[in-house]
Amino acid sequence: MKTMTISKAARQAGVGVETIRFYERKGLISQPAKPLDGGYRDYPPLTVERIRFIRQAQELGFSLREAGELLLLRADPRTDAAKVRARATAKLAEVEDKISRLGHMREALNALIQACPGRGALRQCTIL
Amino acid sequence: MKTMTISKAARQAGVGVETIRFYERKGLISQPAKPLDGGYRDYPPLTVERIRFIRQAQELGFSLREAGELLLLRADPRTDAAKVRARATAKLAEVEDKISRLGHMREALNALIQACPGRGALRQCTIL
DNA sequence: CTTGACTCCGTACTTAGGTACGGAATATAG
DNA sequence: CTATATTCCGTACCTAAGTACGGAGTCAAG
Repeated sequence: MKTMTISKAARQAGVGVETIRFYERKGLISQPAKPLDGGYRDYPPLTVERIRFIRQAQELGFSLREAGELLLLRADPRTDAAKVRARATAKLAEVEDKISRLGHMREALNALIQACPGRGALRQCTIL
Repeated sequence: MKTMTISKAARQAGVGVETIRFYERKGLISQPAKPLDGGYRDYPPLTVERIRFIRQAQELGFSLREAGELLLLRADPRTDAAKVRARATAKLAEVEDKISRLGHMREALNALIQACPGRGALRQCTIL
């Protein structure tokens, strides 16, 4: 199979090449080994998946650090399953809180749209 | 009524004094006029509300600029109601998208928690 | 076998969102 | 009235998350 170069990986993940290198420096993804016979690094599909996941998490209001924590929720033979479970539960609570508050914001926006006539007189079209 | 100084406003809004000044510089909130007879500025309750709203929006993944746009969804006699409505509708779509993706993340976390025994053997406790 | 595109790597620069500092003015408690 | 805390304002500094740059190596097409 042909090697997945960094620019292909970047394109597939929807980020720039420099962003991948930046994530490597931050330890969010591991840098593939350089082929012993020289040449370019080969990026595995899993790395692309991780990057996509990181972007998702960011758009949902998690920092890179937190995205990393979410990614750490995987079985490392060294880690106790109970610990993973606890972290997952904590993150779940965060996520549910965000969902609930976004729900309020959605209601506020809906109310605003109702109160705001499509055209004509100006009303109290306010979100606060 | 006693004047609401900047530090009281900050405390009520749950931010630092410097953050308020920063928001003023950015035009997210307006700086109350300095009393003509000298003394300190008096912060109205609405400003505190705006700051709280901004923080909410931020935690939900909106940038300061976007938070400002959300706050602009208010009837300015100069603005056409249809325009406000259109912007509100666009923001609503963003919010619903966030909710939906957080929903997926919640499911993923739930699945992870189920798959991850409270104690004992390590399984594939992975989020990807 | 050269030319153009891409990789690799280190370092520097940028933007967003604050946070800290310092000196002068003002307010408040005792 | 004085000591202490705040305000006010400008400027400087900080962290997170990239983004750009420059020079050397590599690869692929013609």
